[in-house]
Amino acid sequence: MQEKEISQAVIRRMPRYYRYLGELLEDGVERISSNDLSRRMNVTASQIRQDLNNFGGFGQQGYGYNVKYLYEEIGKILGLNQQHNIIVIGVGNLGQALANYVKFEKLGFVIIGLFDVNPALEGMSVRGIKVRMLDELETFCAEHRVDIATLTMPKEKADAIANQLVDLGIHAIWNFAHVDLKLIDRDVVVENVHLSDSLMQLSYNIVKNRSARENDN
Amino acid sequence: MQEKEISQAVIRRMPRYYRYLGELLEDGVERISSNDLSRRMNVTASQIRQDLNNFGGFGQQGYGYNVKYLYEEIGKILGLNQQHNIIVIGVGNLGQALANYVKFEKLGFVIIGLFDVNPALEGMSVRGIKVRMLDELETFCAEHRVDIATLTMPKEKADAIANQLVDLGIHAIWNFAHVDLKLIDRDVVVENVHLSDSLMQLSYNIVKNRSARENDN
DNA sequence: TAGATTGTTAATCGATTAACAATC
DNA sequence: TAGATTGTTAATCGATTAACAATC
Repeated sequence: MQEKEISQAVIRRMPRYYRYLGELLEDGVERISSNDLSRRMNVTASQIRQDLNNFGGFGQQGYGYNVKYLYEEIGKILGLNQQHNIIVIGVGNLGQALANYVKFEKLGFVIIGLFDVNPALEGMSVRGIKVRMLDELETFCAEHRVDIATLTMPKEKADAIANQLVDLGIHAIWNFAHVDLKLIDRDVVVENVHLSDSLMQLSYNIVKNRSARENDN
Repeated sequence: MQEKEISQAVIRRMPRYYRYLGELLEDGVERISSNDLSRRMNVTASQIRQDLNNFGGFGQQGYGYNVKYLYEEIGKILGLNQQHNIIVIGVGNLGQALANYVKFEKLGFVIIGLFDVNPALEGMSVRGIKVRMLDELETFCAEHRVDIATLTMPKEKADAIANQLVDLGIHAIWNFAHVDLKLIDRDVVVENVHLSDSLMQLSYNIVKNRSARENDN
């Protein structure tokens, strides 16, 4: 039974709802209407109701949404009710930064392994997580459930390792390498974080904003 | 004279074109048709031509696009023909990782200052860039042109510092703090990198993919 | 019950794709 | 010239917004 596909545009907005609801929850707010939330989040109330109704009716007419309930439901939708074991391939600065980022654990994302090819890193630990050499990857994957592999190594090696990871049974890649992974006909979901792309988009907007400012004078 | 607004959807795709053209250039490819490029990039040729024609006609009928020329033109569109001076506020793991990331410099993004509130970091340097205490920010901004401020500090402090930065004349923020900055009526462009949002989107797709796989059996 | 607010259908808007005349 | 491929207009598709009946 094929459920209707929900667009990634909607999915991209869900973590933001989750964040705002989490804040409301912390502030002790019990209920919220789509209208109230829309004002806080700077989106239309209509969009909020449409988005949520992709997943079912979480609200109640005349009342609005129960903050705690909605927060938990969105958490479930996003898969935050289960633990995701993560390994990081490439223990450079970024890899270490991610390994040190404890906030992820609260969301259920737990880093269980760090891998690199650099022998100088062997024996080192980051936040209690041992750095292993890449040739131990196969054994490690056999012995542990790995849900997500994070790629923070140079882009030249990314394709080969990504394919190896899929061979080892990993179905999700969080890719920080600055390439589009070539994973042809492979059963894997990929989420890209391209920091320089983000910087370039910012740069475009800087130039545009700057010339708008100059035209104002 | 108001030029027609180009949608952020288009802008988001430009860095990717830039990347592919850079690769073609490295491979010594001289010309490319929208059709060839579309096959490589997995987008429609129509979209490529539409996107590019937002900025002008870079191609030639019967020939296609000159790779080098188009690469450079997109670079200009993205503002990569000028230097962007960056400061980083928050020299934790992520801040240090960004400071160490030399690739940005090739694109014209140069980190010129690092700031933190932690006295333990005072006197430290990352890749030759001195870590300064946050109270030196005002003097620093008076003495240097700062184009972009990167926020890699805890989210609690982000709003206050962001507003201070705008007061000091900064018009662009690259925000890694996990909040939507409250910058009401301020002349500033913001680019958010919300790593946990990205992870949650991945997580959603993992769960979806997993259940699709199970249904196949 | 009256007022509030959802869930959902319909209308609008914008983005993507298709088609083709222009032209190299 | 004939073939190729752009630039651009028109058609389609999808996403967002508006409207309102259902209902708490």
